[in-house]
Amino acid sequence: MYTQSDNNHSGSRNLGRLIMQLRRLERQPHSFGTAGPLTPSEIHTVEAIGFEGGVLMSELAGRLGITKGAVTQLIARLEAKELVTRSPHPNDSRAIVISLTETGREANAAHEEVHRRFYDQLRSQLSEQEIEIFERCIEKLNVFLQQ
Amino acid sequence: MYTQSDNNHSGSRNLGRLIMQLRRLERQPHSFGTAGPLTPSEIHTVEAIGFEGGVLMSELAGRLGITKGAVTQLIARLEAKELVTRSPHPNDSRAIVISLTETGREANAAHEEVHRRFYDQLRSQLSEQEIEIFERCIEKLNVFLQQ
DNA sequence: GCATTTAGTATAGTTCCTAAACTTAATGGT
DNA sequence: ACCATTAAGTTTAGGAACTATACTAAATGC
Repeated sequence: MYTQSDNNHSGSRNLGRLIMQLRRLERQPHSFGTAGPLTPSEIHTVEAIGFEGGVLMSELAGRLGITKGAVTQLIARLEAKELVTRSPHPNDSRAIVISLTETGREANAAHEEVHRRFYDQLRSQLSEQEIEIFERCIEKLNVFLQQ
Repeated sequence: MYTQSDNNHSGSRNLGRLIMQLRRLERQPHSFGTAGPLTPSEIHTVEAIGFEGGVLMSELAGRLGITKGAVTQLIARLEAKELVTRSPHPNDSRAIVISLTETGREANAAHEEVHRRFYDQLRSQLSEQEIEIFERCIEKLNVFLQQ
């Protein structure tokens, strides 16, 4: 028999352990598609650009929650690895439009596939109702963390 | 009406967004207790040492999932900030026993309190059953990420 | 037209980590 | 008792991933 407080602590501890595991994962580079090994920041940037592409540098900074300067550095690395292309904006000559190359789109697809498989694996062990509740909890967490 | 595949994608996207938010959080220093601002790595190290203390450097490396060299550097910073103390091991003169100082224990308590409050806030918006399911999901995620 | 805002870059510095080469101490045969 | 091996911790060089600050150049708004 658990008390309210026991539950509380073990739940909080598990969440802490999850964060520790994510910190560990978010340090190791991985290969996606035909591109070489990509650091977590690099693949997240590719993810934030997306298949459609046509993203501005400052928009990317907003999506990733980092400064414009950091984006400049990341895009420079990704351009050197030939995963993204810079092109001038048609109306605003200050702006730069970022898009994925074919290799970049491959990497993005491979990364999405990893996520999808991971999520499927989780879903396979849960009932419809449990999945629904879990996703609602994740949404609530997102709202809490937004501020 | 959702299809299975729609659900899947939105769930996976929400999880991705959560990770993005955690990445952002895990960059900003915060103050805990009477200690000055602590970086995420520093407070996680304090957390890993714990109230009881008496942890070896290599044990700490294992708990945090980082190398011994990284721990040496972290502990040096925390010692300078007077949050931890090094003391010789009674039986093994190679080993060093790490413990929290009073300030370190205060910081740890304040950090735990933040976690507890955050978790309470989440719990207040969920039913008993939802909490139970959510915690089970977190545990499953931990198992998946373990490998 | 001129001040202000906005897009992006450059650069220096910090944090946080790894890898590799070390020192020193313990341990396990032989 | 001796020596190889293992284990605990440190050191150093370097890379990744940021921030902050100061900048250039183009757009916008009175």
